[in-house]
Amino acid sequence: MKLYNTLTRKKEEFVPLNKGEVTMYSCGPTVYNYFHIGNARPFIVFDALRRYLEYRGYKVIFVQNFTDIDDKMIKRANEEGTTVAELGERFIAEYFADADALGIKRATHHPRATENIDAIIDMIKKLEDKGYAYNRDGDVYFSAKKFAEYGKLSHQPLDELEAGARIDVSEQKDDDMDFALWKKQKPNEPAWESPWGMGRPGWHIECSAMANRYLGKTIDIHSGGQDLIFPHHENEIAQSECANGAPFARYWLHNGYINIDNRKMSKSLGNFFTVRDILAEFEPEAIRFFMLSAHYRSPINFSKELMLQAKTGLERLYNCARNLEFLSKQADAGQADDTVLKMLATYKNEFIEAMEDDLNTALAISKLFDLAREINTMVTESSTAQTVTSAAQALKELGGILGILQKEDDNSLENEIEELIEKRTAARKDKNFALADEIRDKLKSRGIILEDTPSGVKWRKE
RNA sequence: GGCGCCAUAGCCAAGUGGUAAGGCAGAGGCCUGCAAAGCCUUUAUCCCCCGGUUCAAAUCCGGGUGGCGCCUCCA
Repeated sequence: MKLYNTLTRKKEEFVPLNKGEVTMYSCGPTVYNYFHIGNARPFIVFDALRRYLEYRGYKVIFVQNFTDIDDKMIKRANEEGTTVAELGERFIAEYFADADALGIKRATHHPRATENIDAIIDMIKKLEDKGYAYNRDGDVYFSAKKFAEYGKLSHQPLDELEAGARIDVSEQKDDDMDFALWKKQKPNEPAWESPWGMGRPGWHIECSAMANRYLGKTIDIHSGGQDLIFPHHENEIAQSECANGAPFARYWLHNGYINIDNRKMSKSLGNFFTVRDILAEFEPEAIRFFMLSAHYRSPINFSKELMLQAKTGLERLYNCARNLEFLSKQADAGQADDTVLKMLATYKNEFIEAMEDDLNTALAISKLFDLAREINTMVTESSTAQTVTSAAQALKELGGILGILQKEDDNSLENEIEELIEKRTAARKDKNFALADEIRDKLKSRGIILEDTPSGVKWRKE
């Protein structure tokens, strides 16, 4: 598989360090609020990558952290009159509620910063011992310039970075480029004991420490949003490589931004959407489908209208799947049709080919549409059960890589609906179309769509 | 100032040297008692503009125009 590596600015053939196994680290949320649609993109996109790698037979060890101690956490906890610990606990639970709903597979490990303070302190100590860090009265900083390769991910020359650096409130740093590894405790802030006194970790160090603890010195894939390239990921590289003396991540993947109605999402513009909000209006799979219908590195725009388009497109795929489900109930046993099997294999290969090319999910989805069209044409009432099942299986298998087409039909009202359908069928036989239409309209108003087919009546929920 | 990204039909979106995938919306047809779903046909003489390279460019190069991102804690 080819992946675009931010580090080299090239698409590269992906070869994991250890055969058959992939180690992946993705920067997770700061748990001070529900996550928003912009956060959801990397979660969904890299979940698809993980699923695909697993589909190809790799054992994927995937780590996604929770940042549960930082300035935003402290600020929010104070605003709400609660503790940072309680706040974190609450929004970690809310993260899982939304992420599970979106079909985002849980990571192998979900470490929290506050539960890895020891690893963080160890790493800072190591950096201090090696002369990369210095202590200023309980605040510990990393000397960016001591790391000769600083800037290699963002491809920024050091002096340019410096020229652009904002004026920092902290005057105790030796250099503008330096960043905090450990922050001295301020009044009423949570703090842990350390060799430098009571304090808490800086933001960047937690990812370095947790990646190291759970995945080792060198990991295969590190991913996150484009805005994390600098300084967060740049700093992670500096910390990890200086502490460990080994390359940190071999492939750096970054997803593009989401705009809302063509503008950057921000609270002040009032165009801020949490996933919780959107889930109230749209199916989780429609959100996935929307996210994956463009390439992960392209910027995308989010709007209700585009969600509606995504929803309708996904519906087309579901209609195909439902039709197969319907056919399978009445199909006769018999050998699977070779022509159909061949067709299925063709599109499966094309789908995989698309995914192999830097996770081109947009192309892959188009292959799903091609596949659905062929199935709709080739698989009919006269197909054997084996043919129908093979087709259904293909759709579900490929959809599963993207995390779509996994929904089972809800048949809870089945008996009542079937009864009405029988009544209507009888009415149609008597050419009493008025009654037949009345029943159909009645069901429609309850969200049940009827479809008359040559081999019986099919129904589905809207 | 530095480093980048993007510009393809009404909308979304692949394609990055060989003559424009796919979806949504629209139009026509087939099927249907009528629908729904599905299928077929149709919708960009052309890929922001101007030059250049080439037998050949949406795709490469140069120059514009327009939009956007990062440059210390925002996915």
